[in-house]
Amino acid sequence: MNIMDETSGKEASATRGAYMSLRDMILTGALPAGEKLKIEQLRKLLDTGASPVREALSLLTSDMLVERIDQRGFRAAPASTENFAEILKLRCVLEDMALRQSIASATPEWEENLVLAHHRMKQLTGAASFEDAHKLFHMALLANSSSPMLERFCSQLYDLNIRYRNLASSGRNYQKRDITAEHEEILACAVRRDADATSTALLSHYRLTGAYLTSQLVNL
Amino acid sequence: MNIMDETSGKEASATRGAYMSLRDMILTGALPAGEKLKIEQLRKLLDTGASPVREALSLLTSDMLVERIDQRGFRAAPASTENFAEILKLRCVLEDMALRQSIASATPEWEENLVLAHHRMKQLTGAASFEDAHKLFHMALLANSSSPMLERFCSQLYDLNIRYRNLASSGRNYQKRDITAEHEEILACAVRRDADATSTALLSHYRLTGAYLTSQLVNL
DNA sequence: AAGTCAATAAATATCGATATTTTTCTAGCG
DNA sequence: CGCTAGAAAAATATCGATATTTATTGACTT
Repeated sequence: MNIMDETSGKEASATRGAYMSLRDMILTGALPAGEKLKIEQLRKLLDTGASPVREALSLLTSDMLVERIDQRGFRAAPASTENFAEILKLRCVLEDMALRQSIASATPEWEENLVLAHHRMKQLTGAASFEDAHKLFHMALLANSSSPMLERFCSQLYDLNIRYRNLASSGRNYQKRDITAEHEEILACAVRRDADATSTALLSHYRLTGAYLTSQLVNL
Repeated sequence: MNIMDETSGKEASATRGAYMSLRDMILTGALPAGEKLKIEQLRKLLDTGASPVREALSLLTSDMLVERIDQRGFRAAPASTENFAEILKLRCVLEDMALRQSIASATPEWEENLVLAHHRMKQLTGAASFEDAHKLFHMALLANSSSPMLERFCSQLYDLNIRYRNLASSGRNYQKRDITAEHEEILACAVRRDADATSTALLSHYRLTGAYLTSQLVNL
């Protein structure tokens, strides 16, 4: 479902609030992979009714963050190195596709939004807000693909990837890569409308992160 | 979510019943694309409570058959030629990928299940049961990809395609293609483990159908 | 007339209470 | 002792009623 992009804050429905909270808790690992998600328990935790919780969980099913088994409730989607490998592979294929379509029909607005997203990302240092900006930058790359479903898949997979990043980051979070430079490179290639180069840079960015994360995921 | 594969019949939960019925109604066009789906109305139609209906609709969101707008209910996913084109394109990419992975690690069981699925499909003539067998055959091709998410995507897209097939079939359903022969060809190539040939045959099968359907979809 | 605002109607969202189903526990049996 | 049947506990699923929100209508201004 992915509501993240709505005008933030505001008074939203209880379901939406529950959806956002639960989504966040699963992505950050506050609700561990595979964990049974009991309605009553979550209801108290989020201080809301059972209906919103239940509906939020149903919705999270779309994002592959929650599994539902008829008549026996919900659980946080399990995590495994195989699953992570699958996500990485799919992301590479789908983002490559979306990226190329985006560049193929590039427009000034697309380019400007991309530059803007990159700029905003550079400004932000606080972990939480950087995460959001980082996603926005990556989605801005794909935003011109004229393929809403494809973008939705990419967005879903992006989130699933973040989840693994969080699951892995229990160990020391040291990486000797220069992420900032990688982003600059991606942006530069995109602005110059070089699909091959952008794709190479982007996939390399993902694969390097993927390899690193895989090495940290021994405990799965 | 896609529960279709569960052991059929049986006493299921009300939610599951509603899910199946609504899914069917959307796929067949009984609930037209874009239509507002009012809880009360469906509740009476399915003779069940509001909660199961609501939950079923939330679940159908995963399958991209229903859209949900916070605080103003649900509607059947809209249909358009653009959307259909998108589905076709994604199917070709994803099924190609799944198929190749399937063949790359082919096993006797996979092959046997495939042959079986094909045989069953040939037996069946009744429209409804043929549809099911047809899907099972196509999914059997991909069943060995070792990539559950990929298979899920393919399954979803397959269903969305069926929906367009039904939307299009208002016109006379005449096609001068020999579908049976196309299936034989796909099966033969797969059994001989020729990934390139199978992929070519499969994608051609899809693209031919796609072109035909597109021509019928003028009224969208 | 076009536009606005309030009142009404309709629909959605949510709650609290039960009915059902699954899981856990335990005592009796082989 | 391990196993199974059945009771008790826990959790899920569902209902019916109500609170909120959105959509509609129509009178009133300019």
